[in-house]
Amino acid sequence: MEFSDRQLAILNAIIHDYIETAIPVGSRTIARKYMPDISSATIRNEMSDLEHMGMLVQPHTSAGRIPSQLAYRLYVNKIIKEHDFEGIVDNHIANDFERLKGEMLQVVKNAARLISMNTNYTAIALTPQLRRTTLKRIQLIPVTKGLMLMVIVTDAARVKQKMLHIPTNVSESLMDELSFIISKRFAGQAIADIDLNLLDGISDVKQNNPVFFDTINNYLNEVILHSDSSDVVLEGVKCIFDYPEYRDITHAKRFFNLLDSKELLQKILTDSTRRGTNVIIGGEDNYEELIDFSVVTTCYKVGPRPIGAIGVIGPVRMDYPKVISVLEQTGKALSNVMTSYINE
Amino acid sequence: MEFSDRQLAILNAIIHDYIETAIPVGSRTIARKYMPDISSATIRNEMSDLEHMGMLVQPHTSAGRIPSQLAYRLYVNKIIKEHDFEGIVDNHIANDFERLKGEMLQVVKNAARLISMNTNYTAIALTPQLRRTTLKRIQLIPVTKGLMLMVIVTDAARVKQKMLHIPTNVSESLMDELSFIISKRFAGQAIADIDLNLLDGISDVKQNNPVFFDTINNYLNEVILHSDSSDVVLEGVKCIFDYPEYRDITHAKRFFNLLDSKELLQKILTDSTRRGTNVIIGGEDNYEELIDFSVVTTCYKVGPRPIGAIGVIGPVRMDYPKVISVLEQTGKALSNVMTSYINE
DNA sequence: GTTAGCACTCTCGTCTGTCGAGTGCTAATT
DNA sequence: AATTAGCACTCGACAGACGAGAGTGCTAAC
Repeated sequence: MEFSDRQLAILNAIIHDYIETAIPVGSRTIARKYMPDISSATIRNEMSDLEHMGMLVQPHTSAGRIPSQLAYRLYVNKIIKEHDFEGIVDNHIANDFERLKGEMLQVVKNAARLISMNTNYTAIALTPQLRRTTLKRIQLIPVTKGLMLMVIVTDAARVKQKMLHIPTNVSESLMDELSFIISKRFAGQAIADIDLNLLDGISDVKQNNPVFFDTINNYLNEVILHSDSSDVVLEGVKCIFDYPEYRDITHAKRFFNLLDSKELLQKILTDSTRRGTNVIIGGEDNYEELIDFSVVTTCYKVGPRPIGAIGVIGPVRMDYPKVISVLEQTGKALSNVMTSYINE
Repeated sequence: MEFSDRQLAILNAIIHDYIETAIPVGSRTIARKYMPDISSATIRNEMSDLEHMGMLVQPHTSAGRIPSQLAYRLYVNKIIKEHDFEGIVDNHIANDFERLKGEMLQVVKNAARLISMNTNYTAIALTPQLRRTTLKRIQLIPVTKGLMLMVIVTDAARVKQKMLHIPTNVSESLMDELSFIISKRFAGQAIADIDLNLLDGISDVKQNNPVFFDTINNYLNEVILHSDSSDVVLEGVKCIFDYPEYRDITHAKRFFNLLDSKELLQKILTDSTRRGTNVIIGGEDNYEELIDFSVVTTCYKVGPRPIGAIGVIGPVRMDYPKVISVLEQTGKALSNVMTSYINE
């Protein structure tokens, strides 16, 4: 599909105006505000053409027009291609993270809060994914007769704790011993590569206490395979009320249903962890639930390795340039903090 | 203030009807649905009296009447006095908790979810408060050169972890040693009673490595004094949309502002931990922010000792009997689970 | 003390007409 | 051939009118 320069300029003006005002924009508005040297009639003709090309939509006859999903896509692709994200990372953002160093969950939550405050949309984030990190250390701690706590420390200083049932009696010293052996054998390796069976020949726990061994082994395998929907973080949920498209309660309700079942967000964020910056406009890519919403995501890394993702969810009429830039900045700041641990 | 039996019956009928329908109720409705043997005119006279006594409010002339805050208070007081909460705990609720044993945070979250599902209001909860529990064990785990993880295990099997900076170099064996000494010295004591200075004479860490010692000591004191607003759990936020009083976006917004700044909820829940079941109706007790909302809370315990609270927030027109009963039931089930650890 | 009856009030939904913004088309202009 | 002025037409938003319905308060009768 080919557009003349003027058509592109008009399309751009319409998108800008609609993102700003949420009111369908008419030919006279464009003529007055954006291109005073051509008449509204001309613009009218161009708009008619643009509508036939599928770039504009008319809510009803004799209303202005609004950009179609396709138009947003075109717009976003151009932004992503042209925008230079290599700029300096906002120090304000970076400093804020430094302060929280060590509490990875808190750092990610704070990143989400910052994103929400800076963009005025609802921020979403995926906490560092264990299976994408490398092991620092494992520690088993007895809690009661039938319970022990397993603490997994990873290179991104992300800590995961899990309470495990132990049907048999296990001495504290055995836990300490196993903690030490596992940590020593697998430290520095990817969590995904941990296989307790490799301990054969190093330790005889598996033979002497198979139930205990299996409990730990099973949980580790679980951690390796699955990410948890509780890994999804939300911030600034109430922002949605600032946008007139959700003034109607039924729309607001749909939004909260989306956020409530975190599976979808988890999937999108997990995808983005692999793929980097990604924009889903109004239910593209078979995300039917997302009709009337747009989601922008990007990943953050430890060194060269992506381990989690951050993003924004809001109306299709979203300030994409700003959102993309805030996300990229925050992603970099986050990555810096996470990476700094590796070198310690 | 004295009421005749008939006045009380009418008041009750009005409250019931309004809780159910959210429509101001008129004299004819009462006559038709609740007391067919007296005429609407009589009821009209009684309602007029009740209004003068401050129990009813008229939104505008020629509309029905709605119960006043005072009327709800009267109603709730009677429920609390009369209702027998000693009934059996719903097994469905109890079983669900058994399954999650060990993950205290998860158990509390699940309790909140259950409450929300059973009442169709937004549930709030306070996780077990460390300063109200007794110590089982403390474990220090080195993470990187400048960071260590402190894990506190308490009798309610609540686990708290905190990443701490250590400016000086501390060996792993020193951490182990101190973990062992602290755990041994203070196990079984209330967290609030822990005072590392009591270690004088037992260990010389304080003298040999004052910075390390202070870091730990400071954090422990912090834990003892303050509860964290992140200890507040929310579930079923979207329930609010089911109630017509929040159809207007500005009301919904107020609700989300309340939930967003968790300080208020934290205060209410902390109060309830001390005081047991508590009902705040439409901004009573100087909770001005809560105008147009009601909050019902109760506590849960380990043995005889209350350590946290659960509750519900919703419209003033709330189904108090149901909410109170669900909360009491869930509170008991929660207490049972928590208490079962003590005896292990 | 209770109730029937009536005048009155207020909300809500429907209908109507007007206004303004916007469109599409045609003919004139450049 | 492209642009523009002009005009008829469409539609939503808004305001005012109006009746229906629900409710009240008061009075007089039971």
